[in-house]
Amino acid sequence: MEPIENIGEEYQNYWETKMFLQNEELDSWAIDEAFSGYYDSSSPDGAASSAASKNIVSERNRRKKLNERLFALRAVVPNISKMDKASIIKDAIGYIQELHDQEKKIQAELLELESGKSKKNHGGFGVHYHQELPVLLRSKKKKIDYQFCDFGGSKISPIELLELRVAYMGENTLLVSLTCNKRTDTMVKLCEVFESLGLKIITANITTISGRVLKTVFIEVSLFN
Amino acid sequence: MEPIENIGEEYQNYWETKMFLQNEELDSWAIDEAFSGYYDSSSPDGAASSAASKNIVSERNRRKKLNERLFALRAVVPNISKMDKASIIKDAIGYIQELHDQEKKIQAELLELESGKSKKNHGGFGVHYHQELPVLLRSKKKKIDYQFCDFGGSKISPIELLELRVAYMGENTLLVSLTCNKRTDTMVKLCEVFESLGLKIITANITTISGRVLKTVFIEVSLFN
DNA sequence: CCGGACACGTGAGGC
DNA sequence: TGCCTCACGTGTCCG
Repeated sequence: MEPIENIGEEYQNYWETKMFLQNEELDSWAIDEAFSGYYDSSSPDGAASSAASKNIVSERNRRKKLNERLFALRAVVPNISKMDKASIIKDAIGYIQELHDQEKKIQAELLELESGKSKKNHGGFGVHYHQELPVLLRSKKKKIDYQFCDFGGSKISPIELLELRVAYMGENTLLVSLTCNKRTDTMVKLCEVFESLGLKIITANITTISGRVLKTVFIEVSLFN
Repeated sequence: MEPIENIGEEYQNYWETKMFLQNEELDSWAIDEAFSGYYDSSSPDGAASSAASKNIVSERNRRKKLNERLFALRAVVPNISKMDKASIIKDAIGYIQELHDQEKKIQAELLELESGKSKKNHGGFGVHYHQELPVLLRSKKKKIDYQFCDFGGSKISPIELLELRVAYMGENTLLVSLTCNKRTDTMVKLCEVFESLGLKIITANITTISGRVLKTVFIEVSLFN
């Protein structure tokens, strides 16, 4: 009468605490030996019983492993609603999808802000920015339109332009000068916008004075683009 | 003789394809009715059989739901090694941890780069940057140390300083001047670093010349901090 | 032939 | 009480 885990009786705790109780090696091997002859197998010798018990313990270990994995899955997922197996998997799915959305958004932001330098200007990657400066070359009367373009990809406090001047200096050199109100990350966003355009910047100058940010950029342009 | 799924016979496909086959509503309800009296229950009337069959079909639906959830979990996790249940959960755990690491890194980057403007300088938020400039006031011989500090939180092409000068101009004004090689996003990262410090910048100037980036910042400091 | 993986039915406990 | 969840043993298939 070893302390084998009693089968078919009580000992039916909640499965999580049972996991802890199952930590010791479950050697309940004599139990099905006691239950042998229960369904009248073909050969009631010891070999068949051993094989059956092997299968039993193997299956038990498989279940134990699967439960441990599920427990570990529950550990890495926050905001678990219930302790059910199905709920654990459901919450894990929702959490992964949530992380997927977050990653997609962040990737999109980073791609908008930091990219634009891989290929030159083959017109297939940027979303907002690369539609602006090529327009700058055609007309100067559309200044007021740029007030509404969402400068700065971050959704927090978009940059609002106060002034924008574009002048052709000759010798494939373009002068872009703009001013805007200084608020948080204004200089960062301006630099991001200009660096994301992948332009050939000859020299750039950005300065802040009395609550304003003034940026002056000399750009090398090729007239046949 | 409806096309009920035969039980206890073959029809033991791999569990994924079985899931597809189980898409139709499994109405295999008469099967255990056929198997009733198999274990000789206490009362072989129709009521007990109905209750037992209810339990059977309920348990079957529970298993089906759990398998569907596991299947859905497999769908949202990329790079699945094997189709095993345990492997699916294991890969999901690894994937969630991977996403956790990514999110932690990105959150740390964003907190380092974009923050620093909420509170002034109460010394509890930044990690690297705000340990630099206060040291700047004490000694000027530690210039060489700043070569190794990881300027620019992004792991791609960290900024390497070529020169860093700090001078006290009098009247609570500090002049910081630095040069570094111009590579991708150098200006962006420099602006990020300086803006993340939450300093009182009087005027700032950043320019690029011959592959170098030169930045000059006038900072208002209070000598009693 | 055997170990691994699965679905199944069943009994038991919890709410 | 009934419903839900779980672990268990068993049969079966596959590599």
